[in-house]
Amino acid sequence: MTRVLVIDDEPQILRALRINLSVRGYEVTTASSGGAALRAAAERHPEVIVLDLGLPDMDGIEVLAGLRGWSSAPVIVLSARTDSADKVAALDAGADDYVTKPFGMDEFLARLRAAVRRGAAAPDTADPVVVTDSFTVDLAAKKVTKGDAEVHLTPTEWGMLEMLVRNKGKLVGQKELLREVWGPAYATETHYLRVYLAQLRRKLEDDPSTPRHLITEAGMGYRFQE
Amino acid sequence: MTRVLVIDDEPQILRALRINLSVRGYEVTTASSGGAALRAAAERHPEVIVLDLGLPDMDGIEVLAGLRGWSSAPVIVLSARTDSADKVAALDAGADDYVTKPFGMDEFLARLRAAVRRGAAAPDTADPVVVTDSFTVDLAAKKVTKGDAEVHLTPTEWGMLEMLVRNKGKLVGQKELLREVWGPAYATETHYLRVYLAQLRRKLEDDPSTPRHLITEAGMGYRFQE
DNA sequence: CGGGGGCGTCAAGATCCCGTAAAGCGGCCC
DNA sequence: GGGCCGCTTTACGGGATCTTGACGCCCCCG
Repeated sequence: MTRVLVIDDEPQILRALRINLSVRGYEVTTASSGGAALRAAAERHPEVIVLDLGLPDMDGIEVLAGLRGWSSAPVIVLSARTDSADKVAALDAGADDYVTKPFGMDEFLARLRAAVRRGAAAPDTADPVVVTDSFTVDLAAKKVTKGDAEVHLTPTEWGMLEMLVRNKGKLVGQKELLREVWGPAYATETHYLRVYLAQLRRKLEDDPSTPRHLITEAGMGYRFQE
Repeated sequence: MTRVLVIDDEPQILRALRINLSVRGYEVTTASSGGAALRAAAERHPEVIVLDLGLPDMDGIEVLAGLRGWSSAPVIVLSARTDSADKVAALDAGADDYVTKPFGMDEFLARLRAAVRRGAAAPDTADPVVVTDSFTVDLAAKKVTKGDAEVHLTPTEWGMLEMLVRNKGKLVGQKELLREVWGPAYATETHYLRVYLAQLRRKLEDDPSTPRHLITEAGMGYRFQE
């Protein structure tokens, strides 16, 4: 669910955008003044921002500058002004796109999608890798390394490890694990857990008999610790 | 010095852009056909691409798709068409901006700066040519070489190889592969994978029976390793 | 002190998955 | 119309993986 922050002071535009975006599965927050916009952006961390330049309390360019101080979320500027000077000013102040009113909803939505797509690609450079002192888990590549050798895991082993690592630090109940990895029908086959946990420890822990990262909490479940 | 690739078939526009961009310190490469454009993009690694949709040899959208296969450089589309449908199509095909002709040079340059700025945040690490010790894959030219001889691949073989190489190092699930290459309806025909993987290995691996680059992870999927 | 529940370990059989070869089939080009 | 090419389908041996049962340990509790 993509979070969008819409900043505009005209109620009818706000309403039209809110409806159109909500229908398409966006999570919409709105603000009708510059100050409220900056507060909302700080609170909600929207993935994309739609900014109307004609605000009552402050210049749109100032809002943009305020956002760019700490956020790199893509900003699409809306404006009634078609002056090329205005466009240049907004784009150079950090806007990612500039749409003049009145605008077609189809085109606007396409530009929004483009902005979101690009925004999503940017901070993606770092793989979600989890490191411990005895092994490394790459959740995106589904790869596990110990020392510098790659460790081969079976689908079930990986399923358990993934579930535990995604909830690192937290306790994962036995039933949740079984439901996630084997399916709802196996919620009582706690024996499987013991077999596969042992297997994972043998493959990953330095000393499998005294596990330091794949911890069992007797009677409750298991926990992954970095 | 920012590298820009300008793709257009109208000499006067090409000339105008070349002059304007050069004066402002950009390093300009030009191409006047889709094929030349893809080659130039693969060679020069431009940081931003300006693409006119009206090309003589292929549809602009196809050029865009060809670029997006391996490059994440921002693309600004130029077009004489103002139809919202055209804009939507281009933006959804991976364009970052859409400027209709005739356009103001100031605005265009501002949009270019915005695109470059954003592109700089997401460094383009993707190399269209992937090399292993037994074969070479050129994602831009859709060509595979082994030793110094070109290897002929069927469309299906190429589809699989491309998908795997694009996700190099990562594990690609069987369903994802089938969906991408054969379509959503074939998500369970896992047998195809075995047949075609064997074929690819026979054509590419030095010792097809002990593959070193096209690895299978039993029960999960396949992985390409350099 | 004895019993029981929960846990870890091991190993063997059943099951599923993979690699390989080869044949059938349809489309395309000459 | 014939031949070639690529896609689909079948069959089967071998290997990887999952399941299952047996056993011993530890800790808590009666």
